[in-house]
Amino acid sequence: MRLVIADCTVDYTGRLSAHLPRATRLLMLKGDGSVLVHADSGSYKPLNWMNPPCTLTVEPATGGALEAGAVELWKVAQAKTDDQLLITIYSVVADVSHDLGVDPGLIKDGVEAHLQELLADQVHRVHPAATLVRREYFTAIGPVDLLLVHPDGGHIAVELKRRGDIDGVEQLTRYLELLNRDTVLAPVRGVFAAQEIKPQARTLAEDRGIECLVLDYDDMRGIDPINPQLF
Amino acid sequence: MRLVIADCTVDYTGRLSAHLPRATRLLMLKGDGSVLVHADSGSYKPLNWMNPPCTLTVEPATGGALEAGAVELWKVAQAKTDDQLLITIYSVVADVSHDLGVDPGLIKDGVEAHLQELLADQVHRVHPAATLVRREYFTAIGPVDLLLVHPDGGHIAVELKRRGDIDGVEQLTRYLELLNRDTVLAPVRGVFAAQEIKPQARTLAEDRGIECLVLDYDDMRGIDPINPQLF
DNA sequence: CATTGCATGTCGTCG
DNA sequence: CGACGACGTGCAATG
Repeated sequence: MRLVIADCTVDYTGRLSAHLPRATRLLMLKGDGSVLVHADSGSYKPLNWMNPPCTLTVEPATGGALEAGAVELWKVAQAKTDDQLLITIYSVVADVSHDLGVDPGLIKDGVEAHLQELLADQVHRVHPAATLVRREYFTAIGPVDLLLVHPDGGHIAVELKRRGDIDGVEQLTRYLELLNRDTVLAPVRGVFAAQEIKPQARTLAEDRGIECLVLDYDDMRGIDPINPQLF
Repeated sequence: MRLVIADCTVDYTGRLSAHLPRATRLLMLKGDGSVLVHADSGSYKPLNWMNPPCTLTVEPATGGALEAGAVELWKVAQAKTDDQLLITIYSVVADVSHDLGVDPGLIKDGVEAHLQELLADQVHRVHPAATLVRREYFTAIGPVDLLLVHPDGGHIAVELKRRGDIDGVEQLTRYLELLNRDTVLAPVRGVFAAQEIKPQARTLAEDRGIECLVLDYDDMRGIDPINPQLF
């Protein structure tokens, strides 16, 4: 990895056009060819960047840039698209390289998958007498998070979100439309379950006869998933 | 901005739990307190990070980490939430600081806003004899990108996207449902316009009687928006 | 301050 | 390789 602190301007052309006026910034050049332009504030997204695969070529400054005091022009070109990043270097404050080796990678734990796992073990939260058919019940238009048998006949399709937004309701609606054409499964009721359900999403869901279920993550973790009947 | 290259492990707890095994990485500490952990590959997203506002406290290593050779423990805590980033430092390869000053900021050009502007000047692409009512026509559930008068009576609602996805069709469908309840506007036809329309989105749109319109950005820029009739 | 919709979204997964 | 859904989504505009 090469880290360059330089006084520069940056121009991106590709899916949009963007320009960065002259200022001192960090240019991060990764081993896979990608380039990141970072300022001293803002969150993890760089001001400008180029994703791999891409190639960097360095040329001496010419024309107006040269007259304005530029020394080099860095061209970063995307290998697949015609996206381009042009970095005009006026002065280099620092330029260091380090060999970092290959990163062993990130280990993640406990997102929607965990919530789904918990709810699959606690389907009584959806309906006291419901039973699980399976998680990730696959349909032609995507997997339904949970499919349950309704004690009164038919089934229940559960769409699970961390944040219950309007998009999730649309998604569940499409699933229900499809599932209800299946005479073996029909009638299929919908349950929209999330840690938090936005008012607009709730309104839309209830308007379509979809039940909303707010889940308390801490509460769900607290209950013994092996012996829920003890509580 | 402070740049540290260090042999370290990283643990994040917050909306999820994540762990990075021991390896050499770049730790970027920005002036606003945010911290980014980067490897030598992957795109602009760091392996781990903490958004501002947050605070960094440094402690000497203790316990098992100390026995394993660690020297310092960096605690990065979010000011608002209880998200936390723990960085265990085993050895520091490099540690440099630079004053970058405040960045003048990014100038963007040519996103959906520009496309909307162009199409507003070239409504004949939607229908040869349509006329513009207004851009960003506001409704109770959000703004319609373009509202046009249809020469045969009624109106046309245009939903504009760079990439035409299924979500955009759902959005337009909701608008149409609402607009068609307005007797002054009805009947309101829908046009789904994008630089690229995904097959599934096209199928769904046409199934609902919504016309699809693929836009050529270069072509639209090429036409003189003041005198379109000359071409 | 909450909500909404865009993003050069990025990233995984599965067909 | 394309399509689709999740993301510690982030982020700005807006009521």
